[in-house]
Amino acid sequence: MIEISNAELKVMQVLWQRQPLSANDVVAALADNKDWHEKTVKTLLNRLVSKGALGFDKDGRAYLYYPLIAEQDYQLQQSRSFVERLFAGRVAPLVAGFASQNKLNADDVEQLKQLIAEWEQKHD
Amino acid sequence: MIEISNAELKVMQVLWQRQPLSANDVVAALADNKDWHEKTVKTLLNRLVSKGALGFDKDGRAYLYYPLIAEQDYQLQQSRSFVERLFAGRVAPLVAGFASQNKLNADDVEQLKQLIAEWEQKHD
DNA sequence: TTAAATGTATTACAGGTGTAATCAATGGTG
DNA sequence: CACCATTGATTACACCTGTAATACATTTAA
Repeated sequence: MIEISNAELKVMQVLWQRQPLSANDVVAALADNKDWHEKTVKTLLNRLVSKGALGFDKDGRAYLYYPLIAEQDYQLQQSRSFVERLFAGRVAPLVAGFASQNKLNADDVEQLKQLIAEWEQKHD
Repeated sequence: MIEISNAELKVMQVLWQRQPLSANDVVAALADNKDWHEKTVKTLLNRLVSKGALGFDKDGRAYLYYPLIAEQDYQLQQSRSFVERLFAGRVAPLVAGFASQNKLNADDVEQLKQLIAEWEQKHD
């Protein structure tokens, strides 16, 4: 399993949105969000390539980077391991925590109801 | 915010279950679960004390350790930062991922329905 | 054609982490 | 009382991470 650090994740998220991008494009995309030096971003790109999370094609002497793993896959894998670690694999207690802190809004509730409806349909 | 590493978390979880415990009790409690050397567990206990996550009372020359932070607080703080990082703060997409992988069981769904009912009552 | 600029690759370096081993103090045993 | 066993404290060490700086190669501008 490829491990992506916090800082690296920011880079991946840029490339999950638009792809492929040159290093400079990524630097530009991160500029308003994170206050990183250009060199820092390039280090992160390099590490992500080493880890197999990014690939690239050459465009002259510049590289055009693109993700090798899908955001959904990554989210799912991370969610599962997080919920496993903290909640013994059960997702409901996590949601309960959000509810207890009033971190659920109408949209969330609507989506959850929808998910439940689908689940119930499948499990008649 | 106190940062607890993965390995440290295993130790905290033992002490969230039973408290206070001596170092040896913690070692014993972890024995079936993790294959750690006794010295490793003691290092983790030490680091957790340094971080302010554990306190202890002296019992002769041994220590009796106990958590200084509540499991619920930790779970909540971690859940919020996780969901923030990966899902822009929205919990529903995380649940959707579980649903899509058939990782929801009847209990989960029951609990979620309960949470939704409570939410709707409060937001009439 | 040579120097400047630019892009990637390599190196840096402190702090955290996993995983212990060694040190030092002290209480129990012969 | 002398020594050993046990307990916490200190040290070890390699790898990861955040955050760059420096080196190297190559394109381009003068």
